[in-house]
Amino acid sequence: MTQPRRARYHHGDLKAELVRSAIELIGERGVTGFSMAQLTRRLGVAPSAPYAHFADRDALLAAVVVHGYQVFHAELAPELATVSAPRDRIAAMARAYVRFAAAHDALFDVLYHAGVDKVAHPSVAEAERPITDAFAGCVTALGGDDRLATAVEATAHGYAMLLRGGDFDGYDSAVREAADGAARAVLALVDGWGQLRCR
Amino acid sequence: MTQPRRARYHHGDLKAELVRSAIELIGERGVTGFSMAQLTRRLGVAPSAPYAHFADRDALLAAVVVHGYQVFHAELAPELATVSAPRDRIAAMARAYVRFAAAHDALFDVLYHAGVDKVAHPSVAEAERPITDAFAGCVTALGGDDRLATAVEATAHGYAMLLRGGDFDGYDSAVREAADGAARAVLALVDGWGQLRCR
DNA sequence: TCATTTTCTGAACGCCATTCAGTTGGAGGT
DNA sequence: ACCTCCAACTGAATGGCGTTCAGAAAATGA
Repeated sequence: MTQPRRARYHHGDLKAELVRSAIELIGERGVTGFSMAQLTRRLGVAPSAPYAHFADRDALLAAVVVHGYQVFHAELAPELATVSAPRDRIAAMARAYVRFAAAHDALFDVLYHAGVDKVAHPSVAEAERPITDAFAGCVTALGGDDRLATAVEATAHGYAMLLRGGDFDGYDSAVREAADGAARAVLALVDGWGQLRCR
Repeated sequence: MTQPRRARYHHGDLKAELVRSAIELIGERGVTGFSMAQLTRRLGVAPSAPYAHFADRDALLAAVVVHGYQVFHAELAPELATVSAPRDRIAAMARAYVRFAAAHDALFDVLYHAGVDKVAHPSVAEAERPITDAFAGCVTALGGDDRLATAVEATAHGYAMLLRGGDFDGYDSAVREAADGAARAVLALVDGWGQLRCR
């Protein structure tokens, strides 16, 4: 047996494993409960080991966020692939958004509530783009403009937040209710948007 | 001169001043930059002084959140008072929501991103209610139900988040753009909601 | 006046992020 | 095969943090 990790001084790929293990820890104890010290303890390395790969805690969290957006996009894409009608795609997108927030609650918190700075870490802004683009793609397929795409994304996001904040009753039905609400809301938004005369 | 604070051992009203000063500090350095130690240093009391009034840091933050919601409601109310038509009230509400998030950015973060638990601190849930009620009031005046009220609130909230996340270009026009977008979006939502047949 | 209770002090404790001087071991040249 | 270099890691230290606790000080109220 090769005993791939742990015992070796030069640890296969500590950088990647730090991110992987950080996500694991955050999933268990939440963002606020996460600490560098616990992370290094879990990996069996010195507390200073991460600093060879990341400037500080925030930089590591930024890497987690980048990974999180990749997962997010990877889950969004197949849900969209099964739907062809543009209107239905928008509804599916809103549902998927809410479901992701529910399924990966702690990770979702890192993405949006951990205060990771997009300008300090441009990779974060880059990783976020595919999601924004997916919304824009659905909306423009229906003849909507960027402003409507923003509105749709804001609405989906708002539902995800309300769900995370516990504003829906019942813990099992809450996700379904929020997803249904988000889907209905974005459709209403799309329908109402055009026939509005606004400045 | 009475030298009201600071020199006395029994400090006029330390509890209230802790909250006031915490809001001040959070406004200066953000939620993540806030610490109990700085707070007590600024007030010139021992590091352990707050624990006579609050169980822990979270309990103090919960008090800040309660105060924040009161300020939020106090700013929302007069904006609504000048508008009578139900449709216009909803738009005004959305604008006010976004403007509050922009004007009190750090405080807004505490309200929604600091992870203060509503169930652990019921006063927070209570303080939040007037805002939810205000949305519900506007929506029901138009004949909408609770689900539409939720949709409207989610949309306004989503715009506030996107604004705080820096997703609008230009730093001066961003607030205006977000407020306009939110207003337009909630109106579209209200208009589109009814004429949808959904389940 | 005196006992009681609240409010605050001062000195601890353990945990945290981060730094730094040094050690390790793999990679590339000779 | 050896040596040199460099990135990766260690181990010990620093200073800040939240929190606890025994006790002093002041307000309360009898």
